[in-house]
Amino acid sequence: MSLRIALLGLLTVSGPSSGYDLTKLFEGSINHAWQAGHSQIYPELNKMAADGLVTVEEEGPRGRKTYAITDAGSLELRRWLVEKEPSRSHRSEAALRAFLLPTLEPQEALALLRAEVEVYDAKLEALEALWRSKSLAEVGFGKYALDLGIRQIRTVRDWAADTAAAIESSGGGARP
Amino acid sequence: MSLRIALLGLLTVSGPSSGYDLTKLFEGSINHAWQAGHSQIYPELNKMAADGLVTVEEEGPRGRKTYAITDAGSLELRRWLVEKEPSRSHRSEAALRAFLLPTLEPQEALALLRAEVEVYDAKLEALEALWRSKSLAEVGFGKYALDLGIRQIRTVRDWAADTAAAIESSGGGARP
DNA sequence: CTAAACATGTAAACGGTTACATGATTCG
DNA sequence: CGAATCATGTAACCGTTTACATGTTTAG
Repeated sequence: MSLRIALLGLLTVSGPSSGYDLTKLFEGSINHAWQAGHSQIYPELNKMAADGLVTVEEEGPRGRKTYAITDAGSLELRRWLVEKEPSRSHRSEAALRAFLLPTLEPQEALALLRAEVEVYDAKLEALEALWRSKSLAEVGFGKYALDLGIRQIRTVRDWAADTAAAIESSGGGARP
Repeated sequence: MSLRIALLGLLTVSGPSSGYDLTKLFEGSINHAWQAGHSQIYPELNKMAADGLVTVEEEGPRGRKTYAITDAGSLELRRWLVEKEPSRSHRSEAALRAFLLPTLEPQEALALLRAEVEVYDAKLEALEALWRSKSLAEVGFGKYALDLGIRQIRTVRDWAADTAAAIESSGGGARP
């Protein structure tokens, strides 16, 4: 159900858009929160139109169909946000790897953690540049999600750095 | 593929176990990193046995089958951890909600955020109690994952609190 | 003319969730 | 004896990923 909600949100903020537009918007904005490719988006838009949540506003060149959100769609989005109990379960490979770390030799675990720190440092820099580059007004929509995304990446980065330090100081370092 | 890896990890640390045991272990340990029910675990164990990653060590009462990890299984786990490039994409409803927050009226957004802060506070307390209750030795396995889990929840909590404060101070508060 | 970008779709396979289904053993 | 717990499985459904498939328009 959440793909539908994400699409309703994008249509609310960006105005009438085609499936193609929405696929690009997905990549460029909501991507760190939710992922979907065009093969999922096109059929979903058709179903949403059948359910009356969006309408085909106009048909352009190359079979382009521009969808607009309906009142029923806006209501659905609002209901989901306000009334639906959020699902807080999350599945992350980072956490699974954290769990499995003690099955490795300390030196191997250290190497993995250090590599992760580097990757997350790079990600952090990219997101922080994005934060700085857009004027606050331009970010607007997506601002809260970007803030959360940056904080979450920093959290994993710091955890990896601290855990590496802890393993190192407890005998995982270089052998004499 | 990750369910398979999680099961290999549990078998490594807890020793030979039945599907039933593994289902319980899943709930009690790895649950905040990955979820799986018995209906997923039993067929997977059968497939893993067919692939030679685990063996049925003994058959007990009530049809109980005790599985043990094989050398091939250990190798598979190690390979996954060391050689496989981690997937860093994550899907969280919290992030999607953060993204959609600006489609609501400030007062509604505030109410949602405040409710979230309370829920995450409660979760934090539960996990921190778990952290304190187990001796470090007893936690052992799962220690790193628990640490990461606590940090991640604290991050979301703090984001929600800060965002609520920001919305409040910019006109979302009580009307005069 | 040709390559890139625009634009939409379908199908197979996979993984996860929920519900259904069954039966054995232990404890009070 | 009855309830709780132990113990294993299957089937239907849904959402996601990957691959296949097709055709148009624009820019160089």
